[in-house]
Amino acid sequence: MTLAYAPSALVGVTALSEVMERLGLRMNFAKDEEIFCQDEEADLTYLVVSGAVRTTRLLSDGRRQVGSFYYPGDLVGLETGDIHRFSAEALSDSLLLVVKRSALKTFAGDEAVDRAIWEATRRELERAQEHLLVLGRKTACEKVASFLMDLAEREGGEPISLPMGRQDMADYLGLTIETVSRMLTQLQGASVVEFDGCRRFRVKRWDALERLAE
Amino acid sequence: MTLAYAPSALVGVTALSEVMERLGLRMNFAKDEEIFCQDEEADLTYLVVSGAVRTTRLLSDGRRQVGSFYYPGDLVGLETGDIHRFSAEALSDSLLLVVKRSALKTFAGDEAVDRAIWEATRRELERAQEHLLVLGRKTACEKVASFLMDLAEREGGEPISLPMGRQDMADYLGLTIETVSRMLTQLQGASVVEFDGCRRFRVKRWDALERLAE
DNA sequence: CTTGGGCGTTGACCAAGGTCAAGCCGAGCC
DNA sequence: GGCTCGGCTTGACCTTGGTCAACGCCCAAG
Repeated sequence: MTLAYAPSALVGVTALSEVMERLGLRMNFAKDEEIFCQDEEADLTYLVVSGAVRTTRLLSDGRRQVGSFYYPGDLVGLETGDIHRFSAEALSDSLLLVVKRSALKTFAGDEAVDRAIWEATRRELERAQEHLLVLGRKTACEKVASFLMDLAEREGGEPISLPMGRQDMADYLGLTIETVSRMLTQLQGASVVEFDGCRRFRVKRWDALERLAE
Repeated sequence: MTLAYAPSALVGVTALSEVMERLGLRMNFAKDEEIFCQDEEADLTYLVVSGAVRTTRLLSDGRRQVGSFYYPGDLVGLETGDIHRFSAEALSDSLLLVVKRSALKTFAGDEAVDRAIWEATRRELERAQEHLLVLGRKTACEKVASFLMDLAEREGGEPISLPMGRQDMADYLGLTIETVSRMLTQLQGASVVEFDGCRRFRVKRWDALERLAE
């Protein structure tokens, strides 16, 4: 699967990407393979080259929250201090560039690298805060609609592909798969969106989708 | 009202606090007074000296999400790029140190200031991510219990005071005031916690509270 | 002391979304 | 083609938390 690079991500990341290309290791991960683990020490940083990644957090009884999804050009594993608060897994077979934080730190004088990391962290925070509003105050339908909007905005053109399954969407939105499925059916029934298989869709009525997403 | 300084916040902030003392303006805000506004340009940074602050985000129909609460020693207004994604208001009469970002930037060479801002942003991100799990996957009772735990951990000693009202708690936890109230009554009924008025409590059974918070 | 208003609590009822169970559909495999 | 398996959808029913309304409590103003 080839995903469009998110332009906003690339601007800040170019310098870092060069450094990582030089210092970093290319690593392949299979679908659902763990990239790093919740509560494990965090001394690596990852740049998604191809494929996609999700970060997840588990409650002791197995309930799961997906923190975020990462596409090519995105940095994963910044979101932490010394210990990862989330696990990360590949959504599909993925290629990542991996570099030790300590190696990056020797470039700390390099302002471009600093700024790139800073920018990536700031973006991460913004996305988390947007996500708070969705989880705290939106209805199931609004959650699903704003999720589809997000995806559509990230990818340039249609059709838009879903690199994640229903369970991942549900755990991202704080819902169950059944509810996600029902809302998708409902959005299709209202001709807001049209699915071609369950991993690919196009937006039929942008205004309606926008309004439903609140 | 006097709140305990959060030690972890002060460590990173001391250097910044000195700089802000020198460059910054002392400003008083009355209870519920707006400090900055959602969608307004962000060129100031704020350090809470006394009192407390909440950040909020509004949906067009008036639904509200509280992003976070800030106590003395905490930095407010970092959470953004150029535009504030949240508004901030004083929970009670508060004193803040205010400094222009541009003024701070002239200190960018000063590593201690840089690090302090970086640390504060990282902490902000961690709290947001913790909050995601609470909003997405916890029950009403667990939400309230973990909120009380958080407060108890932030303040050193008992009794613990709630600088915010029920509506603020509800909007922070993605609940209604009625549900918050019911859960508090329930926690008291189970002798997990004991209220003295509605703005002050002590924990009677830490183990139970911890278990309920998941 | 009395009054009134704001905030918090409680109760009865309701609905959004969760649970459980069955069925469907497409992809890989014989 | 026919089978099987896993992921998705659908339906019936139930639970959690929301809604609406009444009431209580505390404090400030008169």
